[in-house]
Amino acid sequence: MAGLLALVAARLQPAFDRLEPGADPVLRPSGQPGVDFQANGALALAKRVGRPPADLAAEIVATASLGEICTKVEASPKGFVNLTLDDGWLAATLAATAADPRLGRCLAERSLTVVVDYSSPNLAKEMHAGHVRTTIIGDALCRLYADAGHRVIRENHVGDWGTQFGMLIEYLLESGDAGREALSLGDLEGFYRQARAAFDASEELQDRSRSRVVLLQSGDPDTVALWRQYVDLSVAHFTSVYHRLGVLLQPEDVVGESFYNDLLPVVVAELEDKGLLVESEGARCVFPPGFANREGQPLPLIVQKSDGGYNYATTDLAALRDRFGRLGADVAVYVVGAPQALHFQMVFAVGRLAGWIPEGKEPVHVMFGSMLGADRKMFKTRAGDVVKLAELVDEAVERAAAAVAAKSPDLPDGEAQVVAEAVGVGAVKYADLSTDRARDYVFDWDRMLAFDGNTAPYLQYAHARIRSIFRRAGLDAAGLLAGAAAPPVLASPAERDLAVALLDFDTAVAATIGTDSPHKLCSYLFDLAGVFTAFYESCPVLRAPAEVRDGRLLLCAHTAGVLSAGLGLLGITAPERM
RNA sequence: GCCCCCGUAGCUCAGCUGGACAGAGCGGCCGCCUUCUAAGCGGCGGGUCGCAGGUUCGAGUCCUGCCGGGGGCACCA
Repeated sequence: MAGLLALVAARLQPAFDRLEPGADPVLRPSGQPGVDFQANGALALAKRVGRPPADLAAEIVATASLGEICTKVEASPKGFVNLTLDDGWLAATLAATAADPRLGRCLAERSLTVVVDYSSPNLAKEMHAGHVRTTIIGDALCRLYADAGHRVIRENHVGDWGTQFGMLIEYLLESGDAGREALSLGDLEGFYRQARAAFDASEELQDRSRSRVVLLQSGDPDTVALWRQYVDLSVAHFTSVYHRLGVLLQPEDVVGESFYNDLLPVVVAELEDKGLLVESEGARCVFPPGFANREGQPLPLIVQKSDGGYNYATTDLAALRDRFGRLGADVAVYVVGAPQALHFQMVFAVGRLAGWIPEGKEPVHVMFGSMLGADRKMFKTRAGDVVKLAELVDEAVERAAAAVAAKSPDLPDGEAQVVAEAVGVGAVKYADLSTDRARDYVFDWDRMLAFDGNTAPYLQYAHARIRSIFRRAGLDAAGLLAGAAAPPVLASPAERDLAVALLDFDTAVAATIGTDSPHKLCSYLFDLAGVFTAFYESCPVLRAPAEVRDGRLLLCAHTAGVLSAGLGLLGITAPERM
């Protein structure tokens, strides 16, 4: 069940093919009153075919077999083809879409293996505001890909290797159970700070830490066991934060830097075999063409430092090779901030030179802008500290709880808490997802938790209002949808507008996935909610006469379904009541 | 110096990959609860789409050059 746009475009295609095989109808929603879609293809075709646009448009009107789907097809003097959909066809299409468990969302024509690298915190420290965007955007993309029928492999490329782990292991030994307890409570930050303080204060600890790193790198079993202990406790903490946030990542999705450790020499050796390696200033580098530094000199991607150590470029190359090789990725997605654009361009370029990216496959850097405070500077606390993610979520839920308590004092305590979690977490996520990810985004509690405007609470409220209708009537919305109800009578403009909006779901989701831009789905859902409230204001449902009541109930059930499914694709839950 | 991202209403942002008069929310002003959740809805006012060229039947959208903001550019990730 395709979206409305695709359905109509397909029906229009033969008329365009007659003029020029494969010509694009350029079908768009129309702003003209009483017109649903406009096909602009005739204007584009005019020059190529050597005929006036109006002429072509007239011919399209004459030859298009839009039969039962359009009630009016007109060519404008300028060459636009204006289409007005038939109410009966619209209603029948809506009924069919309502009965579809996917509510019209098409599956991808080809199921791909998509590896998504996101979140990727450093296990030495606690997750902070800097991890919010990658975690939220990455998770939404995973849900969208999976829903479209792709095979999604989540990879949480955590920092679990490096010199700081020598220090942490030594401190874990030194602090014994106390340290383990701090870690199991999730106070990674406190543990790290204490370890750091002890490290700075004691040369002896510094020495032990250094030799511990050597032991770790060389695979000493006892050291590895201690490291594993630290990592497990840390991952458990991260997992609890993910759970709280409603993020899909699980411990088994962790593929940390340590995982690639053994592959790093292999990566360098292969680069050498392929003749790509150049030694420069003591470091072993690859110089991909097209990159220059400040002085205009070729810019290297350093894969082995002059001290013999490897760096993040080496690890990223190993990961790239692993994803397209072992995992058989068709697409490797990196949900990483925009500042790393150059780094990934170079890694991808070297990956291609090395032949690790098969023909037709592609790595994609899904970049995003910085999260800024109200002062338009990097998001920090008043004291200038980074904001812990767990505390951010706490505050969101507290604020939401206060709002819920004020607006809906009758909700039972238990339910109020569940609603507050959904609203608070939803607000944070939606605020992040609802603007073009490439832009920097301004974090603002009041705006994201507002019940007006393009926010999660507004959409959740629209959804809850609909559920309330069914509760009141003692009806089951899901059953209504599945029950292949009779097509609604689209008696009023508000009903008709709602029907059209509902049938745009597939188009919106496809555009969202096609550009890795969750904000497009947000915009659609916001628009749908607006169209619904207009309907809700002007069309009584339960008190409506029998001949329109069932149709309106179906519209309601369908809308609730799209809102909750749409929010679900973004990783946001829609409570039954609020 | 080079490269990347951004520049649309007072503020925060959309603008569906070039289409017919540029939209929303907030803020301001006015109106709407004996009626399915007013956490809502309607109306009014508000824009040289950073600037200048260019391509095109048509440009907020594509190209070039400037201006402004942010970021990146050899051994931290």
